Amino acid sequence: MKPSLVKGTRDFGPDKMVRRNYIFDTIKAVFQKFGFQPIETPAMENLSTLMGKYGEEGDQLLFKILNSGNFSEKITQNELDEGAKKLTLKISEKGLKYDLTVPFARFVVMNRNDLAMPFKRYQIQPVWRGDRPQRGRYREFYQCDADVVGTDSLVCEAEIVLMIHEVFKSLGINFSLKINNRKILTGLSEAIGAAGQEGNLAVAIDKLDKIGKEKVLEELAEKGFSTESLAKLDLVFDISGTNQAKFIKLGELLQDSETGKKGIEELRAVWDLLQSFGQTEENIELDITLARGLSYYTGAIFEVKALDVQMGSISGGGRYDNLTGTFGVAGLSGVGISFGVDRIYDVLEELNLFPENNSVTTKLLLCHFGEKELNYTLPLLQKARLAGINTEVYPDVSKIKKQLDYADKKKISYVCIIGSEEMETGKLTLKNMITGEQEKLTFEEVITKLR
RNA sequence: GAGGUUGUAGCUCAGUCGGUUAGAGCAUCGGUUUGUGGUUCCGAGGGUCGUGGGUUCGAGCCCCAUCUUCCUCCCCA
Repeated sequence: MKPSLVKGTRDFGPDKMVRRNYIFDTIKAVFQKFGFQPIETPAMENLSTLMGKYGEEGDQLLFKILNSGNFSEKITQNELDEGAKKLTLKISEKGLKYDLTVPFARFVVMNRNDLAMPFKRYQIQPVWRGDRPQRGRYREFYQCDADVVGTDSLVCEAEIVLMIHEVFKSLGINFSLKINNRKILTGLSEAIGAAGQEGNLAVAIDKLDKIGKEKVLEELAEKGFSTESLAKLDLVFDISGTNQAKFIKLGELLQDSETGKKGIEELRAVWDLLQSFGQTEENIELDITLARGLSYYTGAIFEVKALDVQMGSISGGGRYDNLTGTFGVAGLSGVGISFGVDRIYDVLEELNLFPENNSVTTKLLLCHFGEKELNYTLPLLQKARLAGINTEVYPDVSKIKKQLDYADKKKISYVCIIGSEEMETGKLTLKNMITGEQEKLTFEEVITKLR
């Protein structure tokens, strides 16, 4: 049988894991510094928890798990004839989680009496989507989420901006952070005389930088927007200049929309808070064309793109006012951010930004010439480990060439060679595998040198 | 879900117009005066040419199906 991987999934060897852990550790350290606490939720959720939260397409992309046992036992011919959609619900009641936010909402509802509110949690776990794989898109990938629920304070929005800065600065990635507010998009649809159409407006407007102004207007015309609306929208696209200048122009355009004004007010407050934090706004841009697909956002929305490289967004998030509502608890507002580790990995690799030091390896290998010498190394092995040195012994009796090959391949920086002469004198041969230099030392001297 | 693309040794890839026994480099393993890798030299093993059908005297090469890879659209991290 020929082994193979499931479509859209990957193995990670030791060298890749060192790099992935570097990203995880960096993000985790920032989350913890800002007071977020870790949780985990199961890989599987009930389909009733997941279905209907991600739109119709999301339901399709969900991986569904076949019921255990004889799942077909109670299926009637009639039900078979009804087609896949209805049949699925009869033979599958669980699915792999699609993101971390919905399971988190479920978690909050189920544990709300025990949580310190506002609750700040972070969560680093794989999620699964039955999407067609391509560059920067996988069927199994990790998300690193941090969310605050139980407060609508805009301090949380500002802190998310600070965390984004700290994470990408630590990783050495040049980025651009785009911020918008769903209320502004709602106000916009009102201002151009297309109230209630913000859904279509958002989807089309989101593609502005990709397909250009003309195509966006074309798409909206097809969706039934009037020529008059589109003419007004055209003016909005021309808003440019500094963030402050955009605020002023936007204020004029949306002066008749209460929701729109509220959105501007919120964003201005975030900007003021950032100033109080001493955060410069050089990487931050107010982008009124930023929409983001997920329908549950109601306030601020964020998206981060890496500069210098062609890649989708590497981070995104926003505020949602009523996420827990579908689970029976209304009035819990939350705001969060998600870092896409797999894409960040691809960016770091493409730009050669991974640090050299791969510290997770053996520092010292004990080599020997036979059974007797192997036994002689065992107490030394323990001593070295007690001294905190990552040490291993070559477990087979074999030629010294083979043992050195092993050390070389594993990038072990020192080997200690032990033969009959070394055993007699107690002076061991320590070889530096990088320079090739050798010296005769007692084992205590070896430990002092390597510690 | 729509369109395109890819598949030959563990890896990267040659393979002419359809013609005899499918090659190379790297990697692996063994040897190179019995204790020195990264860096000598010599040799060996390793392939149902993604899979299943078809055309042909003959298929790695042509046709069909299917899976897989990568890409565009859609959507997203």
